[in-house]
Amino acid sequence: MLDIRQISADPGPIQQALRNRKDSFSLEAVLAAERELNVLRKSWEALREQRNRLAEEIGRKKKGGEDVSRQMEESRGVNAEIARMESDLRKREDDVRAQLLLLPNIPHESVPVGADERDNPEIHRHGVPRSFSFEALPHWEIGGKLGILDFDRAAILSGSRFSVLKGMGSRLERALSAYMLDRHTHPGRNRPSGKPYQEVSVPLLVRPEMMEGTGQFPKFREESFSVPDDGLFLIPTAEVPVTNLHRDTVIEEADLPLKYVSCTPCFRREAGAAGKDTRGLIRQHQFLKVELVWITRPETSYDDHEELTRDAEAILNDLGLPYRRIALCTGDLGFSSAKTYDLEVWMPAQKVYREISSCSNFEDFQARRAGIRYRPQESKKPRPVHTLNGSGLAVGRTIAAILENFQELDGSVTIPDVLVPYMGGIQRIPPPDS
RNA sequence: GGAGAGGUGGCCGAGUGGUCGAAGGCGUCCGCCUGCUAAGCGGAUGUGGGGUCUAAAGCCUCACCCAGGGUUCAAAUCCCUGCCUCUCCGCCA
Repeated sequence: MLDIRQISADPGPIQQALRNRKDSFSLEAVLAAERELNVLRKSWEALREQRNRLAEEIGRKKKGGEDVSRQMEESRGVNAEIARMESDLRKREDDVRAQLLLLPNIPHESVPVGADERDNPEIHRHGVPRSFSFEALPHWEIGGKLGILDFDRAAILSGSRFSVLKGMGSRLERALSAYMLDRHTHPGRNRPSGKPYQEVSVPLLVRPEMMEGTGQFPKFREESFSVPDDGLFLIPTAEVPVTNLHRDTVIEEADLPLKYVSCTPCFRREAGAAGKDTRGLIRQHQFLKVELVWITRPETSYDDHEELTRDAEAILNDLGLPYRRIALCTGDLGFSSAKTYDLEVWMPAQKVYREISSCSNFEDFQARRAGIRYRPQESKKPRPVHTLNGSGLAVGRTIAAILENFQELDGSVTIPDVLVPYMGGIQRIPPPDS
C-alpha cells in the first residue's frame, strides 16, 4: 500500500508508474475522496472536542452540586450530530482504503519500461544446455516410465493439476527440500549481510488479513483456496505467513536484516491458467517450495535483493542446472513488487527456459499493509521496513528440471552430486527394466 | 467439544463510571555524583492523525487500555459478541 499523503503531495510520478504498468487505477478518484474525507474528519473532530468539553464540565459541576441539565441537553444534541456523521465518515474511510489496496506498487527506477514478458531483458546465463544424442523426453514421460510420477491416480484423488510422487520421486522431493534448507541455513562465507537464514515452519492456513498484508488480497482473492467454515485460506506461498510473522510490531534496527527460509506446500487455484501447462509438474494446484524472506532496512534493500537472488541461483549452480536470470519489465511486474528478477531453468524437452524462482523487492509496500516497522538507531520514530522474498527454489519444478536435464538413453536419471548424500548414496534412479 | 479465569504502555503490574494516555516498579535515555564499576540523586521516556510555527522544539487538539457493537451527558472501568491466552475435564496425531 502506498502512502496517501505522499500520493497527494506529488501524484505525477505515480501516475506515470501506473501507465508503465498498464494499470487502469484512477488516482483522481482516490485523491478527491481523500480530500472530502479530510474536510469531514475535521468537523467530526471539532464536534468530539465540544463533546469532551461538555462532559468534563458536567463532571466538574455535578461534583459541586450545580444543575447541569442544560449541558446534558446540549451534549445530547452534539452526540446526535456526531452519530449522524459517523456512518458517512466510516463509509468514506473504507472506500478510500479499499481503493488504496488496489493500487499496485511503484516500479523502482532500475526496472526497464516495457509492455509484457517479451520486453524482459536477460541479465545473464549460467551453464550450457547439454546436447542429447537421443530425443530428450519431457519429465512426465520420464517419471511415468520410472514409476515415480503418477498423475492419473492424483486425478482420481483430487482432480487435475495434482500429482503423486512415488519411490525415488518422493525421495527426490525430500532430498531437494532438505538440501535447499541446509544450504540456506549454512553459515557459509560470502554473505554480505553477514548471517544465514533461519529456518521456520509456519501455518499453511491463514486469516484473510495476512493475505492482505502481503498483497494477495483483495485483488487476487479468486486465486486462493479457502476454508469458508473457518474463514481461513490456504497459503499460495510461504511468503504470506513468514512475512506476517512480524505484523504489527516494531523491530530494533540492530536486529535487521531478518532472514528466513521456509519449506511449505503452496496452493494455487490457477484460475487464469486454463489450458496452460496441463501436463507435468510445472503448474500444479499444490506444490512444494522453499522460500527465502528478508525483512530489512530501506537503505540496503536493493543490495539485499541482489544477495537474495544469488542465494537462489546458488542452488541451481550446485545442481548443475543451466539457467538464466531475467529482470521483469514494468508491464510484467507483480502487483506488490517494486523490482523482480526471475530465474529460469533450461528444460530440454521443450527447449525453453522456464521460471523456477522469482525474487522481488517490495520496498515498504507490504510493510505498510502489515504494519511491520523498525526503529532507526539515530531516531526514535518507527519507519516501515522493506521486505523481500524469492523462491530458493520451487521444488516441483526442480524435480522436473532434474529429470529432463539428467535423463539417460536407457531411461535412467543421474542424481546431481550434491544430492547423493540426501538420496541415501544413490547416484542414479535406475532404468525402468532393472 | 464442556467448565472457569484473563487480555492495560518495551516488560511487570494498579486502576470506586467523570479532570486517566493511564499509579507504581523494571528497562531504556540524558544529566549529577563518584579513582573505575556498582549504588545513589534529578529528569525524560507509547503510537498514529490534525492544528499552530519559516523550521525544529514547544503548545493545542482528535483517536487508541485485544477487536466490534451497546448503555451513559461521560467507559480502560458496566453489558453483548468475536478473537486470543491460561487452568481443569473430554477427545485426539
